[in-house]
Amino acid sequence: MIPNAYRSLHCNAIRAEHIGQNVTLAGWVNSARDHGGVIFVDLRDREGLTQVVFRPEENADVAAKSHDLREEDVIQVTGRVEQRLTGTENTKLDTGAVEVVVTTFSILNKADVLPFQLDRELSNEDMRMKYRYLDLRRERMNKNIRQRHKITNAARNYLDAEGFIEVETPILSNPTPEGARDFLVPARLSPSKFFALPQAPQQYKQLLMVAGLERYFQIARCFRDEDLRADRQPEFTQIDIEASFIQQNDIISLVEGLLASMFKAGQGIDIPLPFPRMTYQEAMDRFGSDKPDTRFGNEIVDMADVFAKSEFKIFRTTLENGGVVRAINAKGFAGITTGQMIRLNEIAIQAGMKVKQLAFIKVERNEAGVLEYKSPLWKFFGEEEKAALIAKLGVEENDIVFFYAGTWDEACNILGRVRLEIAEMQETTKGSTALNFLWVVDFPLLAYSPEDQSWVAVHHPFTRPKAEDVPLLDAGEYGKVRAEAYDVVLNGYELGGGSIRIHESDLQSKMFSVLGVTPEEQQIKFRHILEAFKFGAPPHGGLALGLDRIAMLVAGEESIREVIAFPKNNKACDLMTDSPTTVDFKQLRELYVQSTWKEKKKEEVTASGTQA
RNA sequence: GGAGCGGUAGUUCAGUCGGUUAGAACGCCAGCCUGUCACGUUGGAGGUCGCGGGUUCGAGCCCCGUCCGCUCCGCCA
Repeated sequence: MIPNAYRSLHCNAIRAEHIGQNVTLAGWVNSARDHGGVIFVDLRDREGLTQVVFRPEENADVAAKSHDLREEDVIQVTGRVEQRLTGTENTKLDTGAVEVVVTTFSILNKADVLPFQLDRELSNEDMRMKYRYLDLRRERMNKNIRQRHKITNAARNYLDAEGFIEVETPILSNPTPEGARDFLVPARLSPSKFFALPQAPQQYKQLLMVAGLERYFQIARCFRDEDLRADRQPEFTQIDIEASFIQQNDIISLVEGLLASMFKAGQGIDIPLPFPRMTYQEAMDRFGSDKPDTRFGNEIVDMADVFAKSEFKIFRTTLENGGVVRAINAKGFAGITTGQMIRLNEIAIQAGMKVKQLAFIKVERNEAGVLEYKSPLWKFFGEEEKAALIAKLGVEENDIVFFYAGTWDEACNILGRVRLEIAEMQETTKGSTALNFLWVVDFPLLAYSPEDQSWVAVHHPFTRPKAEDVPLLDAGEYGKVRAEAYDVVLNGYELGGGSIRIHESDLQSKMFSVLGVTPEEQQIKFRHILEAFKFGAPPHGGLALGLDRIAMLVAGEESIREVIAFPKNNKACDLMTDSPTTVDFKQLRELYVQSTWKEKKKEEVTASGTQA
């Protein structure tokens, strides 16, 4: 760091070679150890700690004044670097061989007692959020924020080196008909009209391809007005990428290199490339999820061949009616508690299980030393079935097998969820440093939404159908059409996703029609895209990475709030600034906006019965 | 919209079966202490047990309601 008016060195810079020199440091009092005579202060700045010593024999006035120092006071000290007395070196500090004997110092700003101690973890999240600036002063948070900068910087450098150009796209843009709920902004100069904050720069980046930019990226803030989670905030950051004259493999290689550069910058590790790839179908079949956590096994196994001719009627008829019978062997989990079993069944029901309990087989050795298969259904199986089942699932002592019979969708959902919960219960990934990257490819283009009674885009409406599946699209077999879409997954988290896009106006228009957007609506909402594609749009595609999630995983954190300087809480509020807030009537009047919200009054609720 | 967990000193937590004056650690304040580094040591202050109601002779503990925080489901193209 360049010396400046307040300091000649930072607090992690002084070494043995500085002994004898005069230095000036500035920072916070990390701790003050007052021995009545001599006083030690660990002076902290963002780079580290230096021990400074106040000695009465050096300067009695200065030493006397130092008795008043309290933690987190901001001070500036000038003194002489000395070697520490033999035996008092501190090997825990980079600067632990030396100390600064203070000749003069000044208190730049006295600190009140903090609402919490910075050297201890605190669990009270509202307190952390209310005093976020203090929370961020703690070493762990400080490290997270700086690490995030490093990986963002690495991403910029990598993309720049690959010829990508960073372009800012509008924050004030149009509402999107599909997808998440929009944040709306009233447009004062166009009364009764609204902007929306972008959920993603999707259309703009495609139009930049039509503009001939060829390679675009943006560290883009995106906004979605949906409920929050540990890995979801209403505003979040994407590394948004789009390129022309590229195909899926090009994007995949590019993004693998990009992620490698980010993990190198953040963790100093080299992640092995290329990442494994898996089709959507395989991911669902084996893991019941389109973002499988492959750090552990317990995969879903199809049991159709074992039970096709089973005496056990439920399994056989399910198969005969086109359903599936699938199982998970939870290795070593026969010791499952009653409470855990109840919990698993609750999760299965929540995931759509039609029956009350998952069928299971628990394998334990009894007192006589004989293996016992404890199960409500074991007695229904024939000897051949039992042998085939044991062989196929690799069943051993202390395993417990869970079955589900029903539709393919149900089996994926239920067993996928159960698989994750079992891993949670067994603490399978606790303390793991594994980084299991993979690509999930060949996503379906469309999915039927029973709620809307229409087909919806699985990725988004600009996604290109696979060329060989276009006949299926023409034939109206929408559920069978695969997309040129891909997701990159790490340890069960979706890091990002993208697709090759439609670049032909007529195909795009057809896609909108399939999604139930009438030609009139297409002209109103998407005229700019449909027109642009007529004026020489190059083939193009791209991807967006969730920067917050990547930063979270690099930092080993379990919530993206730990890598966002000023995040929102569960209810999308900022407890520090108390945002969002009410606004003046005058401000609303300028915008021609009036709230229809009314506070629910207790009297109305309770009195409604008696008044009637 | 739904489910679960939590809310006790400034902070992190304990609080047994409902029973005396609600405890500990750290922090804070004051004194002592010239080589500590989680300094030590002596003493002290600090509580609307989230809030409201109920049961009870008696509630931090049981019941009902409510608020706040977190996690998950729904939702998130």
